[in-house]
Parts: sequence; C-alpha cells; structure tokens
Amino acid sequence: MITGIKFKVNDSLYSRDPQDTDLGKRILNSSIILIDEIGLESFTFKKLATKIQSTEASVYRYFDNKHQLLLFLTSWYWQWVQYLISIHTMNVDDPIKRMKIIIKSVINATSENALTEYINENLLHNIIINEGSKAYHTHDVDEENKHGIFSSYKELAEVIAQAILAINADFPYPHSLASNLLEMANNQIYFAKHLPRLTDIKVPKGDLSQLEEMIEYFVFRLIK
Amino acid sequence: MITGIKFKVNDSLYSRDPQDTDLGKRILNSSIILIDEIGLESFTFKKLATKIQSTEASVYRYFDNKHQLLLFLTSWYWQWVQYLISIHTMNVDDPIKRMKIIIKSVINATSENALTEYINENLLHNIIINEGSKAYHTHDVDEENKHGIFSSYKELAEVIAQAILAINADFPYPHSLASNLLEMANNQIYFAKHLPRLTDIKVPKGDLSQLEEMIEYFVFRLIK
DNA sequence: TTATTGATGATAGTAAAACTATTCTTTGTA
DNA sequence: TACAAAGAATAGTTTTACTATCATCAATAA
Repeated sequence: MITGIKFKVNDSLYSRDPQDTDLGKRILNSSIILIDEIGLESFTFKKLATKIQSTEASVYRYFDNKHQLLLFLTSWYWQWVQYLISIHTMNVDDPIKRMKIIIKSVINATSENALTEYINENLLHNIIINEGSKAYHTHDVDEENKHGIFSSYKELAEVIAQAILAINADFPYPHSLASNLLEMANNQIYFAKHLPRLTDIKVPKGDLSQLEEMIEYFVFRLIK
Repeated sequence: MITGIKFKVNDSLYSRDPQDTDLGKRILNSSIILIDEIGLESFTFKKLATKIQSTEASVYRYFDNKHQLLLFLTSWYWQWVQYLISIHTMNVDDPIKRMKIIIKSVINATSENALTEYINENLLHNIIINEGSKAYHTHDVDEENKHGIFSSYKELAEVIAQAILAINADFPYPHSLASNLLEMANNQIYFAKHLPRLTDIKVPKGDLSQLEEMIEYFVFRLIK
C-alpha cells in the first residue's frame, strides 16, 4: 500500500488545492462521506462546514461551489482508475489479458487498498455511480471542457480505446465502446441497486463478478 | 398527424394534471423551451412564471418542484417513444426488421411530426439528452420508484428486451442491452456535441444516421 | 526578536431560490 | 342565481449560495 500519493489535478478544479492542507483534506474526506450519505442535491457547504467543525467561508476558500467540488472528485477518481490500470498492466503484453485487467480495474477499483488517508475510495466510487454523470451534464460543459476539466476522463477513455484497437485494429468504434464501457459499468450497478428491471445482473453484497462477466461478454463479442 | 393526444401519466408526477388546462399546457410548453435554453440548474419556477405571464404560486399548483416537472417530462417522452414504436412495428413480423424500427424510433423520435401543440418534441429530446439521467439519479429513487414514477422507462426497456429475445432467445442480457441501448443513444449524441473525444460518430447538422448505424452494429453483433 | 504573511475562524450580511398562505376575481356550470 | 374551481395578486418564510470584514494564530523571513 502506497500512501500519500497526490494527483496533480487541473487548476480550474479548485480555488486552493485541497490536497495541500489539513483543512483541505478534511474537506475532501468529509464531503465524500456527506455526499454519499445525503446525496448531492441536499449537500451544502454549510452542512459540510458543521461536520468538519469549520466555517462555510473556509470551505469556499477551496471550492467556488459544490459543482466544482464534484468536478474535483470525479477527476480525482478517473485519474485513480487510470493509475490502477497502468500499474496492473505494466508487465502484461497480451492485448486480451490487458483488456481483462482494464475491465477488472474499472469495475473493482473500489476493492483496492486505500491510496490516501483522506479519500475513501469505496465511498467515492458510490458517488461516481450516483452523481458522476452530473459532472458533465451541465449547461457550461463546453466552457469547462475548454479549461481541460474533463481531461482525466477523456484520457482514460483513450487508454481503453487504444487497448481495443490493440485487439482489433479494424474495430470501427473504439472511443464509443470505451466511453460506453465506463458509463455502462456504473449504470448497471445503479440499476441493479435501484431499478432492477433495467438489468439482468445482480450485485449481491457488493459482489461485482456478474457485472465483470457481462462487460467482458459485451466487449469481446463486439471487438473480436 | 394526430393532434390532441394525451398520455395518461402516473398521478405522482404532478399535483394537478397539466394536460387538462390551458395554463398547464402553457407550463409544459414554456418549461421545455426554457430548460432547453438555460439548463435545468438555472431554471426556476419564477422565471417560468414570468415567461408565461403567470405567477410562481400558479405553477406550484401543477408541480411541487422542478424535479417533479422533470420526471413528468421524461415520463411523457418515454411514453411517446413507446407509442412511436408500437405504431411503426404494428404490421412488422420479422424480428430483425422490428429491431431496426425500434432503433430508428429511439434515435429519430425527434424528427417525427408533432403529436401535440403544447409539447415541442424536438426540444424535449434535447432535454432528455442533456438532463434525462438526472431524473433517476436522485437520493429518493427507491421511494419514487415505489410510486411507479419510472414505469414508462421500464416498460419501454421491457419492449426492447422482448424484441431482443425474439431475435435470439438465448441472449443472456436482454434487459441490460435494452437499457444500455437507450442510455448509449443519448449519451453518444451528447458526446458528439460536447466531448467529441469520447465518441467516433458525428452528428452533422443534427443528422443522426451515423449513430443509427453504430447502434445497429453494436446491437446485431451482440445478439446474433 | 520583530514584522509579515498566510491560513483559518468568527461574525454578519445579501440576493436569490424554493416554497406557503391568503384574498380576490373571473368563469364555467347546477 | 349561486357556487365552485382556476388563476392572479400579493405577501410573506426559510434555506441556499454566496460575499465581506476583521480578528487570531502559527510559520517564517528580515
């Protein structure tokens, strides 16, 4: 287990980098717990400030608003997944094996050991499942995209797209399949939990093996 | 062209059925225009009231809050798509042909002629693309789901799942493929418009033929 | 040592959003 | 003729989403 890793996230994702200070780390730690608990809509900086025994004004010094905080968390998450993929595929040459590791990493990111003390990756994965798509479904996407806000997600998609092409260089839709893999993985977990009619898998006690099997089925049937 | 069709939507989707009165129809009509224009986050009942030259209090008689309004609109939309599918597949027996019509209907719903005077289906499709996933990504999903709020979406997914099984009765993931088809279709349009690195298709001047081709490729490669 | 700065806390305030309540007017219907 | 129902007008309340100011404390540079 490596601790104390700090990801370099885009400047536009914060006012002051929360990874640099004690208060910043408490903001990250507690906001993840609180958003998971009450949902993004009910989450406010005031409630967060109370929870960490600080003040609203202090939280605002780190993030302009809760949308920026969500962007930070999602960006951090996707960087983390990319990091996991890179270490797990480091010595793997077979493209099929590489793809299986990618799928495993995307799905089971959560069951990895903790990378930092101030981010609970399990809860963060829940937040990505529940609220992740709200990060880019905003009226200001184009503006935010210009500032590179979504680059960690796009980079991860690119890594997956290249892995797809390594298996079948003629596959016509590598980027669409990559983004769909990422979206589908989280969506199907959400459906299994809340709208089971929309899926065929189950996630008994958080066991994601059925999802992994299904995603493999989809991906390899498409690209081979 | 049939006008004046009224969908019977779930009681929990409104306080008073907006399809019954003139003001209700103006609320539907203008909220679609306004949400499309400024986005759901900036949309308020006050702004809507000003636009339709009514009052905030009057809007609140129809919908408890903007989330309920969004639920109404999405539910209406998916009922509409199901309606389109049912009339277009009415006399079609070949399951492959049926599936192609389903895909076409889901994707090109928007280019159909208008069904009602008070709902602009083109703009509504935009709203579904931009904001649709927020309808069920809420902390109260389970509660809302109990009230049947998402039944029109689930029914549509079931129709598609059955069409999948009609082609290949042994396909192991009909519901997951159905929900993924619906999600993917809208997502890939969104990506083409705003995050083009995440897709391989283009939507030149709103022409969705590349998307249709891709969805067909995915679906038939998976189920055949 | 002292002065400076940077981070945080404490306090207070504003504007808008998200509602609720009451009363009045109109209009269609028994 | 009356009598509901729908909507308009008006006026509130609470919460959210901020902004501003000033005091305090700790680290560090002069």
